[in-house]
Amino acid sequence: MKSKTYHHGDLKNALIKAGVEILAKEGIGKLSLRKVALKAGVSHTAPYSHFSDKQSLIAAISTEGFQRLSKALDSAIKSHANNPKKQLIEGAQAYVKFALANKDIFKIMFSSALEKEKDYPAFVEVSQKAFIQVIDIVRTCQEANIIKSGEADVLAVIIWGQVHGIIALAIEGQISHTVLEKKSLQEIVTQAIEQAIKS
Amino acid sequence: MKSKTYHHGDLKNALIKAGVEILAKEGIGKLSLRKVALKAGVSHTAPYSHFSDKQSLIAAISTEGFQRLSKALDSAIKSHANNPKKQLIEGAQAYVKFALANKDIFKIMFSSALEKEKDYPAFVEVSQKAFIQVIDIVRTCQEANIIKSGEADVLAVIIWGQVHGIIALAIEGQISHTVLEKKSLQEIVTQAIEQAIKS
DNA sequence: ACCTGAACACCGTTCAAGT
DNA sequence: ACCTGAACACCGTTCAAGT
Repeated sequence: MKSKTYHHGDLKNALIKAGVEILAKEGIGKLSLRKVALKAGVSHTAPYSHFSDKQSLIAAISTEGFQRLSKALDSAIKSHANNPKKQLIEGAQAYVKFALANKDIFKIMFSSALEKEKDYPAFVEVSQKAFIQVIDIVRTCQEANIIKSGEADVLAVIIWGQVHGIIALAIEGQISHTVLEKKSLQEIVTQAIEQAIKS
Repeated sequence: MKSKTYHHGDLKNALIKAGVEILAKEGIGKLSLRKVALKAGVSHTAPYSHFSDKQSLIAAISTEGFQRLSKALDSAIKSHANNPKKQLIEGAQAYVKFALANKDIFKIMFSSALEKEKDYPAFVEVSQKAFIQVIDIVRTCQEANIIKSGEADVLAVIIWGQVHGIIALAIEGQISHTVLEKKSLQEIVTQAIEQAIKS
């Protein structure tokens, strides 16, 4: 797809790509600017031509993560255009699937920029986009009388938080084996959502 | 309360205490073994007499965090001995309160040991204890017919996950201002739980 | 405009040595 | 048993210099 014209050329994206790979293969603790530079075949100070500091590279990687997540949500929404309930359940499944397939990206997405989040407009934009997608699903469900009426954004936070929390606990290994032997993460999340729908 | 007999004596606890303070004052990014040692007034290699590596110190700090959280949950449970619904709601409030008052400890509790979690028995024990407290509240609510019957541990994961997720998103700054202007975190969490109770 | 190399401060960890 | 100091590898960041 992409022309490999870096070394000279598309270094910025090469660095992000290298970062994503290190995250996937070696985990969050091994991600360093120097290693990313090495992997891209440039000197260890070259990244500073494209990112002001390590935080800035992390912001770019997180942004990439949110883009993928947003795409997965979008695909779930479009695959079930006339079935709000299915949109909600499959959207949540897509969220679970993304998190489990990209554990370290998922972690960095929800644990880095923090206060300085606002310093990275691209990050803010795409993370808000994901949230809006969730709100839209909730709103559609409300219109279809599947979810009780009320402020959609507050309900969206509650539903999103529910899905997010179960996954976060699972990824950190906080959910006991005895529970996971009974039900898979996917099943637990689905059960949680069906409970939210019923009321 | 504690006799200040470290320098020589209770260095292990002094290091944990120093770590907690750095976490509270300077945040997760500034926590280093060398700084902890400096703060405790010992050489930068002294910690290795008590902790095998940085992970091990972090495990001890996390354990301390879970002890505090567990204590807060216990207090909420005991304050409302004959009112299961109140136990559930106040337990969740205690969770929120703890997280907001100890943001960086909360973060480190849910983002460090990971795979190697099992290497730290004290950590495993106290984190499981907290989970059991949640299960017990759920079970009590079931007996009082406030929560639908079913496997208490699975339901506990769902409820715990819900509370945890909303807080985690909030701490990472992922919840938009427009939502937080309408409702406080405390209110959102309460609304979430009441929704779970109703069904 | 983009990249390199030397330099500095800081970190985790090991090891031989001190008490 | 507990602690120190020197040493090593690795890291983020700055800066003067090269193309």
